[in-house]
Amino acid sequence: MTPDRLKEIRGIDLFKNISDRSFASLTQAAYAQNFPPNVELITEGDPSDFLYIVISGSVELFANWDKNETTLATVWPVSSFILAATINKGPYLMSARTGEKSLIVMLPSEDVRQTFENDPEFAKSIVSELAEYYRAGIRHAKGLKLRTSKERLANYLIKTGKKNDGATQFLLKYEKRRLASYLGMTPENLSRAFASLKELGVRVDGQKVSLDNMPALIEFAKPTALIDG
Amino acid sequence: MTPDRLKEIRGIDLFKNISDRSFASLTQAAYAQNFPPNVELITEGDPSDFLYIVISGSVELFANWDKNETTLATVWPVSSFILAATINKGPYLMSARTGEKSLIVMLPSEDVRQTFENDPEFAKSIVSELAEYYRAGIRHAKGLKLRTSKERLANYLIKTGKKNDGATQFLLKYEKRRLASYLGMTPENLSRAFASLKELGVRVDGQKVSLDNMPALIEFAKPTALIDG
DNA sequence: AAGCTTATTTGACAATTATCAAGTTAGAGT
DNA sequence: ACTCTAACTTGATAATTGTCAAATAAGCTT
Repeated sequence: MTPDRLKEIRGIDLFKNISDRSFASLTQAAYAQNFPPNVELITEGDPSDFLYIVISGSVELFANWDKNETTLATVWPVSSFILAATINKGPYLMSARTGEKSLIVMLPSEDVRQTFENDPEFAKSIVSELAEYYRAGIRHAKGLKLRTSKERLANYLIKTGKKNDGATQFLLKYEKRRLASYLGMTPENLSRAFASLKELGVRVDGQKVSLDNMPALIEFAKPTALIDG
Repeated sequence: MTPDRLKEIRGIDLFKNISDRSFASLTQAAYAQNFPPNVELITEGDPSDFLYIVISGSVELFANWDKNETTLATVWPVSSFILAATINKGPYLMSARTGEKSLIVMLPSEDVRQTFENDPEFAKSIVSELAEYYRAGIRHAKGLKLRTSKERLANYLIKTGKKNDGATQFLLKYEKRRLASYLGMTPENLSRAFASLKELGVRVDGQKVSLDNMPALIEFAKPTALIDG
Protein backbone atom coordinates (compact mmCIF):
# COMPACT_ATOMS: atom_id res chain seq x y z
CA MET A 1 0.00 0.00 0.00
CA THR A 2 1.14 3.52 -0.75
CA PRO A 3 2.10 5.92 2.05
CA ASP A 4 -0.80 8.17 1.11
CA ARG A 5 -3.25 5.40 1.51
CA LEU A 6 -1.76 4.36 4.81
CA LYS A 7 -2.04 7.88 6.07
CA GLU A 8 -5.68 7.97 5.10
CA ILE A 9 -6.41 4.83 7.02
CA ARG A 10 -4.42 5.99 10.01
CA GLY A 11 -6.80 8.91 10.33
CA ILE A 12 -9.95 6.97 11.11
CA ASP A 13 -11.13 6.80 14.71
CA LEU A 14 -10.32 3.15 14.96
CA PHE A 15 -6.60 3.70 14.33
CA LYS A 16 -6.07 7.25 15.47
CA ASN A 17 -4.73 6.36 18.89
CA ILE A 18 -2.87 3.15 18.31
CA SER A 19 0.90 2.89 18.41
CA ASP A 20 2.97 3.08 15.24
CA ARG A 21 4.06 -0.42 15.92
CA SER A 22 0.51 -1.68 16.10
CA PHE A 23 -0.43 0.17 12.99
CA ALA A 24 2.50 -1.28 11.13
CA SER A 25 1.70 -4.83 12.10
CA LEU A 26 -1.92 -4.27 11.34
CA THR A 27 -1.29 -3.02 7.85
CA GLN A 28 1.70 -5.13 7.07
CA ALA A 29 -0.33 -7.75 5.27
CA ALA A 30 -3.13 -5.42 4.22
CA TYR A 31 -3.96 -4.78 0.66
CA ALA A 32 -6.12 -2.38 -1.26
CA GLN A 33 -8.29 -3.29 -4.17
CA ASN A 34 -10.56 -1.48 -6.58
CA PHE A 35 -13.97 -2.94 -7.21
CA PRO A 36 -16.58 -2.08 -9.81
CA PRO A 37 -20.10 -1.27 -8.64
CA ASN A 38 -22.33 -4.03 -7.42
CA VAL A 39 -19.69 -6.54 -6.55
CA GLU A 40 -20.41 -8.79 -3.61
CA LEU A 41 -17.45 -8.53 -1.26
CA ILE A 42 -18.65 -10.91 1.40
CA THR A 43 -21.60 -13.19 1.95
CA GLU A 44 -23.38 -13.63 5.24
CA GLY A 45 -22.32 -16.83 6.91
CA ASP A 46 -18.76 -16.65 5.62
CA PRO A 47 -16.01 -16.88 8.22
CA SER A 48 -14.65 -13.45 9.05
CA ASP A 49 -11.26 -13.52 7.39
CA PHE A 50 -10.85 -9.79 6.89
CA LEU A 51 -11.71 -6.48 8.36
CA TYR A 52 -12.73 -4.14 5.55
CA ILE A 53 -12.21 -0.43 5.16
CA VAL A 54 -13.90 1.71 2.54
CA ILE A 55 -11.49 4.29 1.17
CA SER A 56 -13.72 5.61 -1.55
CA GLY A 57 -17.09 4.70 -3.02
CA SER A 58 -19.64 3.03 -0.76
CA VAL A 59 -20.63 -0.37 0.49
CA GLU A 60 -24.07 -1.70 1.19
CA LEU A 61 -24.55 -4.16 4.04
CA PHE A 62 -27.52 -6.39 3.46
CA ALA A 63 -29.01 -9.74 4.35
CA ASN A 64 -31.21 -12.35 2.77
CA TRP A 65 -33.75 -14.75 4.07
CA ASP A 66 -36.16 -16.88 2.08
CA LYS A 67 -36.53 -14.74 -1.05
CA ASN A 68 -36.38 -11.48 0.89
CA GLU A 69 -33.47 -9.09 1.01
CA THR A 70 -32.93 -6.06 3.17
CA THR A 71 -30.31 -3.35 3.47
CA LEU A 72 -29.13 -2.89 7.02
CA ALA A 73 -26.60 -0.11 6.54
CA THR A 74 -24.48 1.71 4.03
CA VAL A 75 -20.85 2.38 4.78
CA TRP A 76 -19.24 5.58 3.55
CA PRO A 77 -15.55 6.50 3.41
CA VAL A 78 -13.47 6.41 5.40
CA SER A 79 -14.65 3.73 7.76
CA SER A 80 -14.46 0.09 8.54
CA PHE A 81 -17.13 -2.53 8.42
CA ILE A 82 -17.69 -6.02 9.78
CA LEU A 83 -15.68 -5.25 12.91
CA ALA A 84 -17.83 -7.20 15.35
CA ALA A 85 -17.57 -10.44 13.41
CA THR A 86 -13.82 -10.01 13.13
CA ILE A 87 -13.37 -9.50 16.84
CA ASN A 88 -15.66 -12.28 17.93
CA LYS A 89 -14.43 -14.70 15.28
CA GLY A 90 -18.03 -15.25 14.30
CA PRO A 91 -19.41 -15.64 10.82
CA TYR A 92 -20.50 -12.48 9.05
CA LEU A 93 -24.14 -11.72 9.75
CA MET A 94 -24.44 -9.45 6.75
CA SER A 95 -23.38 -9.60 3.14
CA ALA A 96 -21.61 -6.63 1.59
CA ARG A 97 -21.57 -5.28 -1.92
CA THR A 98 -20.13 -2.18 -3.48
CA GLY A 99 -22.73 0.46 -4.27
CA GLU A 100 -20.45 2.14 -6.76
CA LYS A 101 -16.87 1.88 -7.91
CA SER A 102 -15.00 1.54 -4.62
CA LEU A 103 -11.54 1.29 -3.20
CA ILE A 104 -11.43 -1.20 -0.38
CA VAL A 105 -8.68 -2.09 2.04
CA MET A 106 -8.65 -5.52 3.61
CA LEU A 107 -6.89 -6.32 6.87
CA PRO A 108 -6.47 -9.97 7.81
CA SER A 109 -8.70 -10.66 10.80
CA GLU A 110 -5.96 -12.54 12.56
CA ASP A 111 -3.81 -9.42 12.57
CA VAL A 112 -6.69 -7.36 13.88
CA ARG A 113 -7.26 -9.78 16.74
CA GLN A 114 -3.55 -9.92 17.45
CA THR A 115 -3.28 -6.16 17.69
CA PHE A 116 -6.43 -6.04 19.76
CA GLU A 117 -4.78 -8.37 22.26
CA ASN A 118 -1.56 -6.40 22.43
CA ASP A 119 -2.47 -2.75 22.14
CA PRO A 120 -4.83 -1.47 24.84
CA GLU A 121 -5.40 1.73 22.88
CA PHE A 122 -6.71 -0.27 19.98
CA ALA A 123 -9.04 -2.16 22.28
CA LYS A 124 -10.36 1.13 23.58
CA SER A 125 -10.99 2.47 20.11
CA ILE A 126 -12.80 -0.70 19.23
CA VAL A 127 -14.98 -0.27 22.28
CA SER A 128 -16.08 3.20 21.23
CA GLU A 129 -16.73 2.04 17.72
CA LEU A 130 -18.75 -0.99 18.75
CA ALA A 131 -20.71 0.99 21.30
CA GLU A 132 -21.70 3.43 18.59
CA TYR A 133 -22.61 0.64 16.19
CA TYR A 134 -24.69 -0.99 18.85
CA ARG A 135 -26.50 2.20 19.61
CA ALA A 136 -27.12 2.80 15.94
CA GLY A 137 -28.61 -0.69 15.80
CA ILE A 138 -30.92 0.07 18.71
CA ARG A 139 -32.07 3.23 16.99
CA HIS A 140 -32.74 1.34 13.80
CA ALA A 141 -34.79 -1.27 15.64
CA LYS A 142 -36.73 1.42 17.48
CA GLY A 143 -37.61 3.12 14.22
CA LEU A 144 -38.77 -0.15 12.73
CA LYS A 145 -40.89 -1.13 15.69
CA LEU A 146 -42.33 2.21 16.70
CA ARG A 147 -42.91 4.00 13.41
CA THR A 148 -44.79 3.44 10.20
CA SER A 149 -42.88 3.48 6.96
CA LYS A 150 -44.14 6.96 6.13
CA GLU A 151 -42.88 8.23 9.48
CA ARG A 152 -39.53 6.58 8.95
CA LEU A 153 -39.18 8.25 5.58
CA ALA A 154 -40.16 11.66 6.95
CA ASN A 155 -37.58 11.36 9.70
CA TYR A 156 -34.96 10.16 7.30
CA LEU A 157 -35.51 13.24 5.18
CA ILE A 158 -35.31 15.58 8.14
CA LYS A 159 -32.15 13.91 9.33
CA THR A 160 -30.56 14.06 5.90
CA GLY A 161 -31.43 17.74 5.64
CA LYS A 162 -29.76 18.36 8.97
CA LYS A 163 -26.64 16.53 7.91
CA ASN A 164 -26.46 18.80 4.87
CA ASP A 165 -26.09 21.85 7.12
CA GLY A 166 -29.81 22.12 7.58
CA ALA A 167 -30.40 22.54 3.87
CA THR A 168 -33.99 22.16 2.75
CA GLN A 169 -32.76 20.92 -0.60
CA PHE A 170 -30.40 18.06 -1.12
CA LEU A 171 -29.69 14.98 -3.15
CA LEU A 172 -30.54 11.50 -1.99
CA LYS A 173 -27.31 9.69 -1.33
CA TYR A 174 -28.43 6.51 -2.94
CA GLU A 175 -30.99 4.90 -5.15
CA LYS A 176 -34.57 4.87 -4.02
CA ARG A 177 -34.85 1.12 -4.03
CA ARG A 178 -31.94 0.94 -1.61
CA LEU A 179 -33.40 3.65 0.52
CA ALA A 180 -36.65 1.70 0.53
CA SER A 181 -34.86 -1.43 1.63
CA TYR A 182 -32.96 0.42 4.32
CA LEU A 183 -36.15 1.96 5.65
CA GLY A 184 -37.83 -1.42 5.68
CA MET A 185 -40.33 -1.10 2.86
CA THR A 186 -40.78 -1.95 -0.79
CA PRO A 187 -39.87 0.50 -3.56
CA GLU A 188 -43.55 0.84 -4.42
CA ASN A 189 -44.34 1.75 -0.87
CA LEU A 190 -41.53 4.31 -0.79
CA SER A 191 -42.85 5.87 -3.95
CA ARG A 192 -46.27 6.21 -2.38
CA ALA A 193 -44.86 7.46 0.88
CA PHE A 194 -43.10 10.24 -1.02
CA ALA A 195 -46.31 11.07 -2.82
CA SER A 196 -48.26 11.28 0.39
CA LEU A 197 -45.64 13.52 1.99
CA LYS A 198 -46.24 16.03 -0.77
CA GLU A 199 -48.89 17.69 1.35
CA LEU A 200 -46.23 18.28 3.97
CA GLY A 201 -44.07 20.14 1.50
CA VAL A 202 -41.88 17.30 0.33
CA ARG A 203 -40.99 17.59 -3.36
CA VAL A 204 -39.03 14.91 -5.14
CA ASP A 205 -37.57 14.97 -8.58
CA GLY A 206 -35.21 12.11 -9.26
CA GLN A 207 -32.56 12.31 -6.57
CA LYS A 208 -33.40 15.91 -5.74
CA VAL A 209 -35.47 16.44 -2.61
CA SER A 210 -36.74 19.69 -1.21
CA LEU A 211 -38.52 20.17 2.08
CA ASP A 212 -40.67 23.22 1.63
CA ASN A 213 -42.66 23.05 4.84
CA MET A 214 -40.27 22.00 7.55
CA PRO A 215 -42.55 22.86 10.48
CA ALA A 216 -45.33 20.67 9.14
CA LEU A 217 -42.95 17.87 8.30
CA ILE A 218 -41.42 17.98 11.75
CA GLU A 219 -44.79 18.05 13.41
CA PHE A 220 -45.73 14.92 11.54
CA ALA A 221 -42.42 13.09 11.89
CA LYS A 222 -41.73 13.86 15.54
CA PRO A 223 -37.99 13.36 15.30
CA THR A 224 -36.10 12.57 18.49
CA ALA A 225 -32.44 12.22 19.28
CA LEU A 226 -33.25 8.89 20.90
CA ILE A 227 -34.11 7.39 17.53
CA ASP A 228 -32.71 9.71 14.91
CA GLY A 229 -29.36 10.32 16.54
CA MET B 1 -22.22 -5.39 49.42
CA THR B 2 -21.79 -8.85 50.88
CA PRO B 3 -18.86 -11.06 49.84
CA ASP B 4 -21.30 -13.54 48.36
CA ARG B 5 -22.82 -10.93 46.16
CA LEU B 6 -19.43 -9.68 45.07
CA LYS B 7 -18.41 -13.17 44.13
CA GLU B 8 -21.50 -13.58 42.06
CA ILE B 9 -20.77 -10.42 40.14
CA ARG B 10 -17.13 -11.32 39.68
CA GLY B 11 -18.22 -14.41 37.81
CA ILE B 12 -19.83 -12.68 34.86
CA ASP B 13 -17.93 -12.45 31.59
CA LEU B 14 -17.46 -8.76 31.91
CA PHE B 15 -15.48 -9.04 35.15
CA LYS B 16 -14.02 -12.51 34.93
CA ASN B 17 -10.64 -11.39 33.66
CA ILE B 18 -10.10 -8.07 35.34
CA SER B 19 -7.57 -7.54 38.11
CA ASP B 20 -8.57 -7.69 41.77
CA ARG B 21 -7.62 -4.08 42.04
CA SER B 22 -9.90 -3.09 39.19
CA PHE B 23 -12.72 -5.12 40.57
CA ALA B 24 -12.31 -3.51 43.96
CA SER B 25 -12.37 0.01 42.62
CA LEU B 26 -15.27 -0.86 40.38
CA THR B 27 -17.39 -2.20 43.21
CA GLN B 28 -16.18 0.10 45.92
CA ALA B 29 -19.07 2.50 45.46
CA ALA B 30 -21.51 -0.06 44.12
CA TYR B 31 -24.69 -0.89 45.88
CA ALA B 32 -27.36 -3.50 45.56
CA GLN B 33 -31.04 -2.89 45.81
CA ASN B 34 -34.20 -4.95 45.76
CA PHE B 35 -37.00 -3.76 43.54
CA PRO B 36 -40.60 -4.90 43.32
CA PRO B 37 -41.97 -5.94 39.93
CA ASN B 38 -42.71 -3.32 37.35
CA VAL B 39 -40.52 -0.57 38.69
CA GLU B 40 -38.94 1.71 36.14
CA LEU B 41 -35.22 1.78 36.83
CA ILE B 42 -34.18 4.17 34.10
CA THR B 43 -35.86 6.23 31.44
CA GLU B 44 -34.59 6.66 27.92
CA GLY B 45 -32.89 9.99 27.52
CA ASP B 46 -31.51 10.03 31.05
CA PRO B 47 -27.77 10.54 31.39
CA SER B 48 -26.01 7.26 31.99
CA ASP B 49 -25.05 7.50 35.65
CA PHE B 50 -24.88 3.82 36.40
CA LEU B 51 -24.09 0.49 34.90
CA TYR B 52 -26.68 -2.01 36.04
CA ILE B 53 -26.37 -5.68 36.81
CA VAL B 54 -29.28 -8.05 37.31
CA ILE B 55 -28.54 -10.47 40.13
CA SER B 56 -31.95 -12.06 40.29
CA GLY B 57 -35.30 -11.47 38.68
CA SER B 58 -35.41 -9.91 35.23
CA VAL B 59 -35.37 -6.54 33.55
CA GLU B 60 -37.20 -5.44 30.46
CA LEU B 61 -35.55 -2.92 28.15
CA PHE B 62 -38.10 -0.93 26.22
CA ALA B 63 -38.66 2.32 24.41
CA ASN B 64 -41.47 4.71 23.69
CA TRP B 65 -42.32 6.98 20.86
CA ASP B 66 -45.56 8.83 20.28
CA LYS B 67 -47.98 6.58 22.13
CA ASN B 68 -46.19 3.42 21.08
CA GLU B 69 -44.02 1.24 23.25
CA THR B 70 -41.83 -1.67 22.33
CA THR B 71 -39.69 -4.16 24.20
CA LEU B 72 -36.21 -4.41 22.77
CA ALA B 73 -34.72 -7.02 25.07
CA THR B 74 -35.07 -8.78 28.38
CA VAL B 75 -32.09 -9.14 30.65
CA TRP B 76 -31.73 -12.26 32.77
CA PRO B 77 -29.35 -12.91 35.67
CA VAL B 78 -26.49 -12.58 35.93
CA SER B 79 -25.68 -9.92 33.40
CA SER B 80 -25.25 -6.24 32.90
CA PHE B 81 -27.28 -3.84 30.87
CA ILE B 82 -26.89 -0.36 29.47
CA LEU B 83 -23.16 -0.86 28.96
CA ALA B 84 -22.88 1.00 25.66
CA ALA B 85 -24.41 4.19 27.02
CA THR B 86 -22.14 4.02 30.06
CA ILE B 87 -19.02 3.68 27.98
CA ASN B 88 -19.90 6.33 25.43
CA LYS B 89 -21.26 8.72 28.02
CA GLY B 90 -24.38 8.97 25.94
CA PRO B 91 -27.95 9.14 27.18
CA TYR B 92 -29.76 5.85 27.63
CA LEU B 93 -31.56 4.84 24.46
CA MET B 94 -33.84 2.46 26.28
CA SER B 95 -35.86 2.55 29.44
CA ALA B 96 -35.66 -0.33 31.88
CA ARG B 97 -38.17 -1.80 34.26
CA THR B 98 -38.17 -4.85 36.48
CA GLY B 99 -40.25 -7.69 35.12
CA GLU B 100 -40.52 -9.29 38.54
CA LYS B 101 -39.05 -8.81 41.99
CA SER B 102 -35.40 -8.21 41.20
CA LEU B 103 -32.08 -7.66 42.86
CA ILE B 104 -30.08 -5.07 41.01
CA VAL B 105 -26.52 -3.88 41.48
CA MET B 106 -25.58 -0.41 40.35
CA LEU B 107 -22.04 0.63 39.52
CA PRO B 108 -21.33 4.36 39.09
CA SER B 109 -20.60 4.98 35.41
CA GLU B 110 -17.61 7.12 36.26
CA ASP B 111 -15.96 4.17 37.98
CA VAL B 112 -16.71 1.96 35.02
CA ARG B 113 -15.13 4.43 32.62
CA GLN B 114 -12.17 4.88 34.94
CA THR B 115 -11.54 1.16 35.11
CA PHE B 116 -12.04 0.87 31.39
CA GLU B 117 -9.24 3.41 30.90
CA ASN B 118 -6.87 1.69 33.28
CA ASP B 119 -7.41 -2.03 32.92
CA PRO B 120 -6.83 -3.39 29.41
CA GLU B 121 -8.42 -6.68 30.38
CA PHE B 122 -11.61 -4.90 31.23
CA ALA B 123 -11.54 -3.11 27.90
CA LYS B 124 -11.19 -6.45 26.15
CA SER B 125 -14.10 -7.96 28.00
CA ILE B 126 -16.20 -4.96 27.10
CA VAL B 127 -15.29 -5.44 23.47
CA SER B 128 -16.53 -9.01 23.45
CA GLU B 129 -19.68 -8.04 25.24
CA LEU B 130 -20.46 -5.14 22.94
CA ALA B 131 -19.67 -7.17 19.86
CA GLU B 132 -22.18 -9.77 20.98
CA TYR B 133 -24.80 -7.13 21.78
CA TYR B 134 -24.27 -5.59 18.40
CA ARG B 135 -24.65 -8.87 16.65
CA ALA B 136 -27.78 -9.63 18.62
CA GLY B 137 -29.12 -6.27 17.47
CA ILE B 138 -28.38 -7.11 13.85
CA ARG B 139 -30.19 -10.40 14.22
CA HIS B 140 -33.17 -8.67 15.74
CA ALA B 141 -33.33 -6.16 12.90
CA LYS B 142 -33.01 -8.92 10.32
CA GLY B 143 -35.92 -10.77 11.85
CA LEU B 144 -38.05 -7.66 11.85
CA LYS B 145 -37.28 -6.75 8.29
CA LEU B 146 -37.22 -10.13 6.65
CA ARG B 147 -39.93 -12.06 8.42
CA THR B 148 -43.61 -11.75 9.10
CA SER B 149 -44.80 -11.78 12.67
CA LYS B 150 -46.00 -15.34 12.38
CA GLU B 151 -42.57 -16.40 11.17
CA ARG B 152 -40.89 -14.54 13.99
CA LEU B 153 -43.07 -16.31 16.51
CA ALA B 154 -42.43 -19.72 14.98
CA ASN B 155 -38.70 -19.13 15.10
CA TYR B 156 -38.88 -17.84 18.62
CA LEU B 157 -40.61 -21.03 19.70
CA ILE B 158 -38.08 -23.24 17.96
CA LYS B 159 -35.24 -21.32 19.52
CA THR B 160 -36.77 -21.47 22.97
CA GLY B 161 -37.28 -25.19 22.61
CA LYS B 162 -33.63 -25.60 21.69
CA LYS B 163 -32.52 -23.59 24.69
CA ASN B 164 -34.52 -25.93 26.90
CA ASP B 165 -32.37 -28.87 25.78
CA GLY B 166 -34.42 -29.37 22.69
CA ALA B 167 -37.57 -29.98 24.70
CA THR B 168 -40.79 -29.90 22.71
CA GLN B 169 -42.60 -28.69 25.81
CA PHE B 170 -41.66 -25.68 27.83
CA LEU B 171 -42.95 -22.62 29.62
CA LEU B 172 -42.88 -19.17 28.11
CA LYS B 173 -40.39 -17.12 30.05
CA TYR B 174 -42.58 -14.07 30.17
CA GLU B 175 -46.02 -12.72 29.64
CA LYS B 176 -47.51 -12.90 26.20
CA ARG B 177 -47.98 -9.19 25.87
CA ARG B 178 -44.25 -8.73 26.47
CA LEU B 179 -43.42 -11.47 24.06
CA ALA B 180 -45.67 -9.77 21.54
CA SER B 181 -43.90 -6.48 22.07
CA TYR B 182 -40.50 -8.10 21.78
CA LEU B 183 -41.49 -9.81 18.56
CA GLY B 184 -42.80 -6.56 17.18
CA MET B 185 -46.54 -7.14 17.16
CA THR B 186 -49.64 -6.47 19.20
CA PRO B 187 -50.95 -8.95 21.79
CA GLU B 188 -53.98 -9.57 19.58
CA ASN B 189 -51.76 -10.39 16.68
CA LEU B 190 -49.67 -12.73 18.82
CA SER B 191 -52.80 -14.50 19.94
CA ARG B 192 -53.83 -15.03 16.35
CA ALA B 193 -50.37 -16.07 15.30
CA PHE B 194 -50.45 -18.77 17.97
CA ALA B 195 -53.85 -19.89 16.77
CA SER B 196 -52.70 -20.12 13.18
CA LEU B 197 -49.62 -22.11 14.17
CA LYS B 198 -51.89 -24.78 15.61
CA GLU B 199 -51.92 -26.54 12.28
CA LEU B 200 -48.15 -26.86 12.58
CA GLY B 201 -48.49 -28.65 15.89
CA VAL B 202 -48.14 -25.69 18.22
CA ARG B 203 -50.31 -26.06 21.32
CA VAL B 204 -50.56 -23.30 23.89
CA ASP B 205 -52.18 -23.38 27.28
CA GLY B 206 -51.36 -20.39 29.40
CA GLN B 207 -47.57 -20.29 29.62
CA LYS B 208 -47.24 -23.92 28.54
CA VAL B 209 -46.21 -24.48 24.96
CA SER B 210 -45.75 -27.76 23.17
CA LEU B 211 -44.42 -28.25 19.70
CA ASP B 212 -45.93 -31.48 18.45
CA ASN B 213 -44.83 -31.31 14.84
CA MET B 214 -41.32 -30.02 14.84
CA PRO B 215 -40.52 -30.94 11.22
CA ALA B 216 -43.52 -29.02 9.94
CA LEU B 217 -42.80 -26.07 12.19
CA ILE B 218 -39.18 -25.95 11.07
CA GLU B 219 -40.14 -26.21 7.44
CA PHE B 220 -42.39 -23.22 7.87
CA ALA B 221 -40.09 -21.15 10.08
CA LYS B 222 -36.83 -21.76 8.23
CA PRO B 223 -34.61 -20.98 11.19
CA THR B 224 -31.05 -19.95 10.49
CA ALA B 225 -28.08 -19.30 12.72
CA LEU B 226 -27.63 -15.99 10.93
CA ILE B 227 -30.83 -14.67 12.46
CA ASP B 228 -31.72 -16.98 15.30
CA GLY B 229 -28.25 -17.29 16.78
C1' DA C 1 -63.16 -18.72 48.30
C1' DA C 2 -64.97 -14.24 46.62
C1' DG C 3 -64.03 -10.17 44.46
C1' DC C 4 -61.23 -7.34 41.87
C1' DT C 5 -57.87 -6.30 38.65
C1' DT C 6 -55.25 -7.43 34.70
C1' DA C 7 -54.09 -10.43 30.85
C1' DT C 8 -55.70 -12.92 27.01
C1' DT C 9 -58.73 -14.14 23.38
C1' DT C 10 -62.08 -13.33 19.78
C1' DG C 11 -64.78 -10.66 16.47
C1' DA C 12 -65.41 -6.88 13.35
C1' DC C 13 -63.22 -3.62 10.97
C1' DA C 14 -59.61 -0.27 9.39
C1' DA C 15 -54.95 0.96 8.27
C1' DT C 16 -50.66 -0.32 6.59
C1' DT C 17 -47.82 -2.71 3.64
C1' DA C 18 -46.85 -6.01 -0.03
C1' DT C 19 -47.55 -8.08 -4.63
C1' DC C 20 -48.35 -8.16 -9.43
C1' DA C 21 -48.78 -5.93 -13.69
C1' DA C 22 -48.35 -2.16 -16.73
C1' DG C 23 -46.59 1.97 -17.98
C1' DT C 24 -43.11 5.69 -17.76
C1' DT C 25 -38.73 7.63 -16.93
C1' DA C 26 -33.91 7.75 -16.43
C1' DG C 27 -29.25 6.25 -17.24
C1' DA C 28 -25.45 3.53 -19.25
C1' DG C 29 -23.19 2.03 -23.13
C1' DT C 30 -22.50 2.07 -27.93
C1' DA D 1 -28.11 10.78 -30.24
C1' DC D 2 -30.00 5.97 -29.98
C1' DT D 3 -30.87 1.73 -27.81
C1' DC D 4 -31.41 -1.02 -24.22
C1' DT D 5 -31.78 -2.05 -19.69
C1' DA D 6 -32.98 -1.06 -15.15
C1' DA D 7 -35.28 2.04 -12.01
C1' DC D 8 -39.26 4.24 -10.76
C1' DT D 9 -44.22 5.13 -10.64
C1' DT D 10 -49.06 4.09 -10.67
C1' DG D 11 -53.17 1.18 -10.42
C1' DA D 12 -55.54 -2.79 -8.73
C1' DT D 13 -55.69 -6.12 -5.43
C1' DA D 14 -54.27 -9.11 -1.58
C1' DA D 15 -51.93 -10.05 2.64
C1' DT D 16 -50.51 -8.51 6.94
C1' DT D 17 -50.97 -6.02 10.93
C1' DG D 18 -53.28 -2.85 13.99
C1' DT D 19 -57.42 -0.89 16.55
C1' DC D 20 -61.46 -1.00 19.18
C1' DA D 21 -64.80 -3.40 21.78
C1' DA D 22 -66.43 -7.09 24.28
C1' DA D 23 -66.06 -11.55 26.40
C1' DT D 24 -63.38 -14.83 28.88
C1' DA D 25 -59.66 -16.41 31.69
C1' DA D 26 -56.08 -15.95 35.00
C1' DG D 27 -53.86 -14.13 38.96
C1' DC D 28 -53.85 -11.45 43.35
C1' DT D 29 -55.61 -9.63 47.51
C1' DT D 30 -58.31 -9.87 51.25
